[in-house]
Amino acid sequence: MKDYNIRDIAKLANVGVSTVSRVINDHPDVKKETRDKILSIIDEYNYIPNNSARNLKLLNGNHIGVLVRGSFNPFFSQIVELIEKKINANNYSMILHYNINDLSDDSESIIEQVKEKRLGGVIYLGGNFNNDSMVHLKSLNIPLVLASSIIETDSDTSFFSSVRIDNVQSAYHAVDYLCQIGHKNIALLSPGMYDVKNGLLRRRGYEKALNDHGITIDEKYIIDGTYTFNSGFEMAKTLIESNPEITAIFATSDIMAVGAAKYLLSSGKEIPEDISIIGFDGLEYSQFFHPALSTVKQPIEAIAFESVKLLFDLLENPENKTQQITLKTELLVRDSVIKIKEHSYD
Amino acid sequence: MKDYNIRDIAKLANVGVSTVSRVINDHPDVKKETRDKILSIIDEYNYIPNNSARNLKLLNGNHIGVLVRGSFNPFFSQIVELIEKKINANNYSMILHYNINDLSDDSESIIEQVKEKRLGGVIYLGGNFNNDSMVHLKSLNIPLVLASSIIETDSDTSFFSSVRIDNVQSAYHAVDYLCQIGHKNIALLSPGMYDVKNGLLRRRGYEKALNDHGITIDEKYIIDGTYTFNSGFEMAKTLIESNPEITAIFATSDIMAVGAAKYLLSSGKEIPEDISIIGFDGLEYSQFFHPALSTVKQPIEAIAFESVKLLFDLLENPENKTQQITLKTELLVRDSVIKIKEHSYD
DNA sequence: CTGAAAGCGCTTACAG
DNA sequence: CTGAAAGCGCTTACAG
Repeated sequence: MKDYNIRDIAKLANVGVSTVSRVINDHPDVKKETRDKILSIIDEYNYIPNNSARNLKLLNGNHIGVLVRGSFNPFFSQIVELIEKKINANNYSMILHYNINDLSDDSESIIEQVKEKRLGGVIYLGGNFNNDSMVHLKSLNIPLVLASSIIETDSDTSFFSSVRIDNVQSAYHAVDYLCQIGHKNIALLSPGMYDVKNGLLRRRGYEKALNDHGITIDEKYIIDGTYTFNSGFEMAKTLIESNPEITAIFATSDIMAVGAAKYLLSSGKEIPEDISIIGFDGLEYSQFFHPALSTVKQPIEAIAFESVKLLFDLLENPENKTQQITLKTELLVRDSVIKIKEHSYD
Repeated sequence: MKDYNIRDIAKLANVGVSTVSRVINDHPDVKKETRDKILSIIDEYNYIPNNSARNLKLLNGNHIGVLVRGSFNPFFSQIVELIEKKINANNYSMILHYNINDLSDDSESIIEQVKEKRLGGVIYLGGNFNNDSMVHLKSLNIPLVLASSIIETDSDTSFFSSVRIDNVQSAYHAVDYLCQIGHKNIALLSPGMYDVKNGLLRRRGYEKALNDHGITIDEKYIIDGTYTFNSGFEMAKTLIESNPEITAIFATSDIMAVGAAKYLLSSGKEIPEDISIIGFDGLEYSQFFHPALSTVKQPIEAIAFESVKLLFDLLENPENKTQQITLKTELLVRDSVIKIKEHSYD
């Protein structure tokens, strides 16, 4: 069955295409009778305008693209929900797109979406931007905010704003805290190739904290995995079985932390009495685990808020300078950590 | 800065537009030199074809739309990941779209996406389809599979296939089990308006099980909430504080179950010694809670598998009949349930 | 208030 | 192997 197009509808209604178009787009100057007639025909024939054709003509949508690297990351999900509210409050609408395909380049995908959807601006969550790929982004010439993205330190920041956290400092904070309450044998659950850069930065924070407390870094306390419950479980198992002297674990994600905690509890250990644990991200369910897991909370609200703010800054006044913002994380100390007992000192 | 279009590139390369188009689309019959030259120009000027224009011409994409009702539901997320793999294995690609806007009609959104993206078929996850809105879907004339959707019982199933679970039976199974191991005072955590239909069906299963065991249904053991940790927590609190005789809780989602379990543990109760608990969905983290929570596992893999299978059935042979499939859920008994002790009988 | 016509950026027979 | 031209379905000055 052939689809009806605007010409068919015009013919059926005995009017010109332009009039139909005006009705579709809610333009004011159409006689009520004409409008009603067209509307009823549209309804009767179940006509839906072809958006591709529409986009082709409509130069600027007031659409903001929110592009997310990776599939279903609860951390980003929360940010997206917050961002959408703010975008809508500004009378724009959000076009959400997940970049699931591992192969796709982050810059490429921005360009593609901008061209296809005629986006007025883009907020990109996550991803990896090296200087080579950024060149193409620059020529896009569109308000762009990168949030929680990996960006090379020497990149040309003249054409995008960014929001990030200090990964080194955040990890340092958690591990420093563990050291302060007497822990010395502290394990690190690190992401492997899956998130190399962030993993490296958080590891640096871990090492720095140990150093500052005069604790020697021991490679056997450091293990690579992925951001999954199971990986957390297995990493903890491997680590604890061969290094029973470990008294604390710092996991670079809450998901890993939950998996690790589950292993500990199932193997008869107590949290925090036997082993303290701190995760990363501040996901809601870390709080609903029992005992509630301590975590380095990423400032989700602020990330969302600042991203939108920076974007509209650029959007409303193209003369404005881009800004690179670093937000603070917060160490949430909950029920999964405890000061180490004197007799545990080795 | 003006974007380059295909004509600009053609001019720059001293060729016709058609040749550029051929290169972009990897058509074979272009001389290597010509191709290389065009490719280098494309690269140099950072040209990206406009997808809207492309879609306008390309009649059928081999794209399958996977549309998801609601925002970030971990249950659907898993299904989507599985579906994507299978779609790709069939040499189609998936276009994922979340229908976040509460106001949007499920049928409308399918139609819109099909027209805009020229989808070859659609799998819709969740949502609510009444007979009125379905009329429009019928005239779309496209392979369509509704998975885990609410559909009126008397709807015309001639133009779509569907995959669902038996909500009544699934809930019955869980509650019947609790009765069999001696529980009598069983609470129900039900979704409120947020998911009325499924809530009603699961409640029916709950009531049927109690009836079959000669247990009187007590309205004060039934409470409405939403699918959130917090709601689960609060519902359990309200319920247990005023009805301490409750020995088991059936939650209509794992998220609620985790929240409820957290309340119980934090208030000093033991699971399952004091209170047994069963959730619904089979989400991964129900297993990583401690104790591991029992749950009614939805057949995620089968839902994904069957959805894709039904779709390609329709796609590859339009003469094929549509099918309505009901899949079995599985009660996973884990560490959160226990047989009630004799002395607890009232 | 309305319509004919141009054009958005692409693809694809068709003709060479 | 390549190019000129038609056309995909829409919007929007422009002219009435």
